[in-house]
Amino acid sequence: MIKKTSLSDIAQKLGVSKTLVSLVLNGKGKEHRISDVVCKKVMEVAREMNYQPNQLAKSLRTGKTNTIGLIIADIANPFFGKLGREIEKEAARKGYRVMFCSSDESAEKSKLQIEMMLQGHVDGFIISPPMNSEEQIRDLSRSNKPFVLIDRFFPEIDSNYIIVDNQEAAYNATTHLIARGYKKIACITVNADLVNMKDRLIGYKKALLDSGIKLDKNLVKELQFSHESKDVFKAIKQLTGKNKDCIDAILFTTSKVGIMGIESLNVLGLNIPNDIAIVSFDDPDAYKICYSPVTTMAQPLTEIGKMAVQVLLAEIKNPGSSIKTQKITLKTNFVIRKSCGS
Amino acid sequence: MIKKTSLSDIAQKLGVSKTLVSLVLNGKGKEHRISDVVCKKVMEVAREMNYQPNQLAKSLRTGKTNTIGLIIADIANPFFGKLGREIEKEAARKGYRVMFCSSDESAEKSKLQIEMMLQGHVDGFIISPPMNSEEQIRDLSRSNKPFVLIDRFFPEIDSNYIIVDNQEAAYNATTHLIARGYKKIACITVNADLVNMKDRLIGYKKALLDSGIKLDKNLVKELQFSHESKDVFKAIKQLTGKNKDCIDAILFTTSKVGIMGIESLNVLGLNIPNDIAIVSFDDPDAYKICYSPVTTMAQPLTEIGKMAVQVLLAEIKNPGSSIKTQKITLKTNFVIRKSCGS
DNA sequence: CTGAAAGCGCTTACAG
DNA sequence: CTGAAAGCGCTTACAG
Repeated sequence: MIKKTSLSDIAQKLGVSKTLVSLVLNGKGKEHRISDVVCKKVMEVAREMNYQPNQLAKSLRTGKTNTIGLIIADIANPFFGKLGREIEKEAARKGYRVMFCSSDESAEKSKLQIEMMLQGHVDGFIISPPMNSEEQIRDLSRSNKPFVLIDRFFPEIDSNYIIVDNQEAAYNATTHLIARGYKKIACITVNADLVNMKDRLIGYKKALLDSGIKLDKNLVKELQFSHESKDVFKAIKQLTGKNKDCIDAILFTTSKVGIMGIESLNVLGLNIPNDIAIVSFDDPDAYKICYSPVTTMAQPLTEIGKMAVQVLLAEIKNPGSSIKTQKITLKTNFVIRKSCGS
Repeated sequence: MIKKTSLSDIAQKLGVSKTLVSLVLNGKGKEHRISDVVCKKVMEVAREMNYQPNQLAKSLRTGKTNTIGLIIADIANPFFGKLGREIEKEAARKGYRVMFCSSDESAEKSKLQIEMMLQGHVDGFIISPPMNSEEQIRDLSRSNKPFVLIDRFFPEIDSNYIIVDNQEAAYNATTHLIARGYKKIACITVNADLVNMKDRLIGYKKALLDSGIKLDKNLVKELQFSHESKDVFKAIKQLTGKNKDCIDAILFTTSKVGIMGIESLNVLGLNIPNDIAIVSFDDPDAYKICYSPVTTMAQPLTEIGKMAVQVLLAEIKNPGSSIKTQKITLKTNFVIRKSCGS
């Protein structure tokens, strides 16, 4: 049981004040013209006694925690897992740690999580806000904690955000299908009230329109946010139910839905792309080793993570400055594989 | 810019002491026989002023942070992502938050991460220790912070741990292949010095032995811990290189290697299970939607996560008691799909 | 060049 | 039934 050593332990041992020790250990020795001899002694003893500053005390005093609060839907979802990892990496590079919370796309949970982290734990937030969380985000703007939204945002709220051009991505994905001769293209989506999903739907519809294909509303399936495998299965069954030629392609707007979709198609004995072509968003491992590797709109996770941290830290480090909020839209990366035929 | 209200703000407003307010807000009003009228008033004003206690100050004073430090290899790896999620869930249920760190299987990183979190941030640790981290784990035992190891442990260190019966699992997986007529069974593994991986290799060898199949050392490929796709590809190429009949099955000891392996087999044009049967550990989404869904030893992630948190909290809440360390070994769940033929 | 003191926001003996 | 005071471990004006 090692006894934690504190500043005063060192001060006492050397017969100097805590002030001096603190100054030296924080590299302010020179600045305060403390003699080199004393500095050396202090640092030596600190090492000997294995001194580790208590960050809690430090944070309480300085008001800085060097911690970023991250709220995402689910860290077990590879999309958020990878994104979280990129954020963790960039944060570590800048000397920050991150506290993860999974909201399960629940506004109640994210509200509690924000409130919890607001109790002194973090210097700022990176949030992927769930549906119906406008109010809490607005409340957050009124606190003094900076934040940046990722993956989605609220058009009516003036805040930092890093997103992807969802409309364009969905447009390109759909156009790709059309160019390959598919005409009866279904779309299975989820969380349809979130902007990012709205935009994906708009892109899909626009592509159909621009190609002179009439939108068939029956081909658009909006799942509840608490979607499960069986919901996706049901949707696909409905889409393909009547006869094999009902639809010839599907656009999945998330990889979670896409993976469930592929499982369902397997169960129904439908071959990709012979019976049904598919195109999706995100790029989980599963898409690479699928029997028909999936053509998809991969998001630039590294860049999103990096920029989110950078934008956040810029604001944390420069709190007074009323810099304009940063609204950043990145391009997706269209990865063409074999699920739309060749 | 909402000004944070503190205990003294409330005390001042009511003309009482901070002591009283603190007592009431912590539910100790009754206990200290504070009049109901006063209690009500305090709670009312606290709500009005939107009082949120500063956890940092609280932690500094009480020595409790209600935070668990979690160190895993990589939160972006679905295995750890799911495990992390289960830990987060169980912790939340018990009123604890978790601070994630990805060590990338690097002992230097995990050492820094432990030291960092030891600076007042956490009440205890859940750690998946990388190779060569015995020393830091030993150091940790000497601190007053409880911890539990997951996924791996060090036989020479007496500590809490939750693992899985790796030897048995690998034995069963290999035996399953043998029972289906496969004879030239390769094994591709990684981090071979970690106990869990050692055990998997032992199980593999034991199964061969028990079935009277002579171990061919050339069929065992041990990858470096910083394994990448190309290493797996190289290993498989070597294994299958000379002629098609070199090997007829592969045991992958992790899903990360397994997924890379399937990709490699795809590139090499080898069909699962016709050319080569495979069996693996863990159960990522990818295994379900592979053209030949993968037979695998799934780990009980929910249980591992739950028990890790429970064991840890038991020790956190009962620090004096020198309870015996908990060494828990769970069974894996053998999921039979189609990658070993039918 | 160095130290005494105040204070971050809490909790908790102790006293009455 | 309630309050003054000490203290958790730091940092930072202020004074000399």
